[in-house]
Amino acid sequence: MGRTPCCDKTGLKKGPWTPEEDLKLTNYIQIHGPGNWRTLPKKAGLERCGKSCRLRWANYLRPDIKRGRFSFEEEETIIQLHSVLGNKWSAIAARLPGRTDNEIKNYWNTHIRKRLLRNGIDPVTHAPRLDFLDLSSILSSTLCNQSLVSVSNLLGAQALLNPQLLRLANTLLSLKQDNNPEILLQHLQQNQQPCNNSQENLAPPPPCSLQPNQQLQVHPSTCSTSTTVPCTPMLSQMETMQTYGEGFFSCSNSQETLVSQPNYVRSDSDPNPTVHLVSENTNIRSTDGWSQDFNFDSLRSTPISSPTPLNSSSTTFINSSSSVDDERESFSSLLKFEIPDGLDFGEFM
DNA sequence: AACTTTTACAACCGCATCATT
DNA sequence: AAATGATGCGGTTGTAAAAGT
Repeated sequence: MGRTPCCDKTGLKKGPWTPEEDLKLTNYIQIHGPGNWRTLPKKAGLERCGKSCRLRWANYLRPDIKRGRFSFEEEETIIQLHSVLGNKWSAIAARLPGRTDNEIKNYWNTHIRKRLLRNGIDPVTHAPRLDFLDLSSILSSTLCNQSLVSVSNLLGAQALLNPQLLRLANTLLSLKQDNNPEILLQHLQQNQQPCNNSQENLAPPPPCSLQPNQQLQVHPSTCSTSTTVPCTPMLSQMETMQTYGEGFFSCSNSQETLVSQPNYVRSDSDPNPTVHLVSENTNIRSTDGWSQDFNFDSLRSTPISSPTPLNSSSTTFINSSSSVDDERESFSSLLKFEIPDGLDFGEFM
């Protein structure tokens, strides 16, 4: 409806707030409370529109705002909540005490989103996307320093749900052992090309013997308690899996861990961090016979330098890296999905 | 040291929703 | 019921600082 924006009024200041303005606004609100935002600026002696004042207070001056870096737990929470709520920043902020929707939105756009993309995860759907994987950097790291290749770098463990990707990983690892970068390059080109167009070009996700009525339990590896929340990426995986009927995956018991995203955690007890995938001996049955009784041990990486431990209670480890952001990159993509007995998937479908 | 590019984040803008008249 | 006003929300932009060349 033809309402004029409050900031259209001429003479009102815009842009960054000065310390004096902050002081005026803070003092006024501490004494009188915000009251009516439209009339507040005049009363407080500010040449700003009410909207600008409200935003400044809500996002910056409010005393209960927690400033500084997001903790790993907060980041985990954001990712999980985003997978459920989408871009409902205020809803996400409501579950993160001391954080504002604006702050979370900014953090998502500048850190988490990019990280998910680099890990081959669609930040919108949270589903694995091979076309998002930065295969060029994988390739260069592979060719430049083959001793540092890890499966998690190659594909991200979420790719383990895709037989084509697993086959590619297997091939790359064997080629790596053969020390033949040219063939490796050839394979990467062959395998990347069909995947760059769209998700439809990916091989059909494997069917899974998960029962249709199993519920998904998601718990971040860093948290001591499990949270049961519907998880979009996993659900989309499951939906597709069920489409293809039984046969590829066999999640044979209630404690099997399905790895749909890089699923490794750190330990500060190990001076030589390695990549260990959760549920190392998970058996995966394949209908096409390419990985009968697949064992994650075969994909374990070699130890690397620069240990940067994070989680002393964990039993598995990730690549550590020199930058904090890279550490978070690995860490934040942890999502461990357990499918306990008798849980109902149907309610999320 | 100077310049360019990238990153991070505060702030703005327009729209939606709800309340009030 | 319709018009208007207030507030909240999410997308986008502007810019300072940091990083890279």
